[in-house]
Amino acid sequence: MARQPTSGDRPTIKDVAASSGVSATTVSRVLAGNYPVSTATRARVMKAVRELDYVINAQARALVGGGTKTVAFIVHDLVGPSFAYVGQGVEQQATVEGRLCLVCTTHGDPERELELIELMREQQAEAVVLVGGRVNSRSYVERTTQVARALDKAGSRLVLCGSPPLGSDVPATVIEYDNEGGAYAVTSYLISLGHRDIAFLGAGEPGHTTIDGRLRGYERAHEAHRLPVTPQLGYAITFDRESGYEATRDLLARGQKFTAVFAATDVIASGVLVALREAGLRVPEDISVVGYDDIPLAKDLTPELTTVHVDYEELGRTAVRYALNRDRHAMSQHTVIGTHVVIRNSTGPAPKLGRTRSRK
Amino acid sequence: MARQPTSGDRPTIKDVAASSGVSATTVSRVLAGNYPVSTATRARVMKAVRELDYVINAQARALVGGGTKTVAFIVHDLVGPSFAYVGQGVEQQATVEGRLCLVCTTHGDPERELELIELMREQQAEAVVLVGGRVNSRSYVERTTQVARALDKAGSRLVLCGSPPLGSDVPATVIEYDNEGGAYAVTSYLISLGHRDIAFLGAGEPGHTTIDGRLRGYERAHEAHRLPVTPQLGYAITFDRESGYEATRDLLARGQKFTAVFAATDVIASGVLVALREAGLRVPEDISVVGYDDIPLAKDLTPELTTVHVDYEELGRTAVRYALNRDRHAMSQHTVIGTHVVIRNSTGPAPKLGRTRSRK
DNA sequence: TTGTACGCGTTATCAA
DNA sequence: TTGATAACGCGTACAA
Repeated sequence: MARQPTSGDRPTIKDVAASSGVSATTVSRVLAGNYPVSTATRARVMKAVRELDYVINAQARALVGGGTKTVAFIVHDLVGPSFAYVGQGVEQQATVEGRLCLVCTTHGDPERELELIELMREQQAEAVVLVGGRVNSRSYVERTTQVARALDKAGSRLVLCGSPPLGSDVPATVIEYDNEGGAYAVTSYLISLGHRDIAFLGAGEPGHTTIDGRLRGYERAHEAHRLPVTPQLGYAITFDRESGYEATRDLLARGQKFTAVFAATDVIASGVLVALREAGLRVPEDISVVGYDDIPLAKDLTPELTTVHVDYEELGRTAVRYALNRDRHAMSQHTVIGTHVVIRNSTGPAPKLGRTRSRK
Repeated sequence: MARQPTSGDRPTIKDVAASSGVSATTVSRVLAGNYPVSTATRARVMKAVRELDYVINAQARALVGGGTKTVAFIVHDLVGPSFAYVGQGVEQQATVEGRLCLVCTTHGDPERELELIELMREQQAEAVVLVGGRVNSRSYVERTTQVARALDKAGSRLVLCGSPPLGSDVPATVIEYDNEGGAYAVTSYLISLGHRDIAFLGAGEPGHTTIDGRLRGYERAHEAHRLPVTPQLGYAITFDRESGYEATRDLLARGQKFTAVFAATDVIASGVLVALREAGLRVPEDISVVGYDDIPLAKDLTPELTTVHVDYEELGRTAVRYALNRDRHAMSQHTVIGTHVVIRNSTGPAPKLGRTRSRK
């Protein structure tokens, strides 16, 4: 008779075998459905499975089958709206491809990131997706290159999602979106509206690939239109709403002349709008404001925000798709996803005359 | 001499053992640090580990050690702001407790949810966290009770995070927040401002535990103040911004009299504000609006939204903490996290006189 | 169609 | 302080 498994430890394939009077091998075959099994035994086995409430042990299967089917998702944090969308895309595609999705957060700590990648190598994750821009220090690039090689040797794949390649000889899959192109387009749009003094809020964290790209687009648009970039209008801030607010107040307090603000993210733009409103300035009549990312917030702001759309969910999906279905011989892959300007109500023609701005 | 592992398959503990001239057991002890090992051998082993770039095989360890340390996080989707915060909390606490975090999305499909729970049982997840309210159908409760029992037998734990218990005899950990209390408080606040006709937007999906709780609080506040609830002011809608917009337009078109709107979520409130603005109504002078959740969006709206604060991140953290550190003999656990009203600028005294509202 | 024997990579037990 | 051996739960040759 079947041994009744004691509470707390799960029934194994042997319990099922004993309970149904066949060998463990047969049970395995019934469950996998790979081999021919007589209808009668199949029924008996399935009955035992149900009675014992048996489920397979994923660890054991992974051990013999060579690795769990897992995709790891390593990100700053989950609550940044764009990160959440990338995560959504990663999880979605992982599910489509029959993989599970592990998620880890670094809170911006590079050490932690390396630890996590190591952990994922232990876990045999098929792909390790690193999300977000990075600060491009030499040591970071070197160390990440190292782990990329280690992962590669173990049959796993490092994926850079939203940051540029580490080098052409580094085994990694890179899915970027066009930071520079989007920034160029939206800046050009402002210039076409007659704006000449455009503040750029987000020059902080020098070497940060995302901000650098956007700044480059901003500068390139100026060059293309033979306009000078006013250094005083570049503002080093962090990624949050408050710093957008503070930076704008500061800009106004310094009496800096500008008719438009390019906020490096929509979240920053949110703070900018508040500061402008408090100063009694109308958007877009007095000042135009643009953001970047086109997260849902952009539509909820007053006025609705002109911004650069990035399909973050697609970014995540593509990252996983490419990483799992790549040509095994290709050392590195590199894909850039397009961006486009979404015009809403926070932008308008530059005011004709300079006016002295008054604080509230 | 050590065998050089061929590219593609990782070195095992045996490779390290061979390379350093000791037994696999010794290597294991060096790595675990549990047993005394001579300094000399330890050094040799570590050298081999570095040279071979060896990392342990998590699957194999799990097989012998009895399960991987994993927490599963099952949620509607990752991009809902409140869900993302819960996820953040879950991941955070899982990390603190030395567990990895698996994440899966159901997109609202109960079948998928059951599949995923089953999958997590295979994975030996220590805790399976179900996030969000549920539609309380009989069959759903029955089936979920079943899987809770199955998980329990396997030494795992089902956690309901943000929905009420399934029953006192169901082995599960429940962490709720006080939907009803928050709704009661914010409705009372509106009543105290003189509002008598308060629309409730979000009565949709009958049986949805979250909405039901909030509706109950809304009704109880009316009862407590001996005010009638006007059925025409209850509106069945979905959770998104658009339905808040449509419902408000509809309410206005029907000429329904109301001086305040209780939107069941902040996102719905966002749509409400747009509709009111388009109709030429001022907030809060003509109409007061409150939301629920206090997601970051609430501060970004114009005017800033009065709403009910829920600490979603803490909710996620608590869920994991309780599930992992519970009394092994306690069948069910139940905790309710408090909520509180955050007063911002979308609420004010009820207008003295009824006025005919004009569409734009 | 079914069963036996072995191995996956690791740790625990026992012996030396 | 170290090593040989068994065991974890499953899949797969190979044999029957």
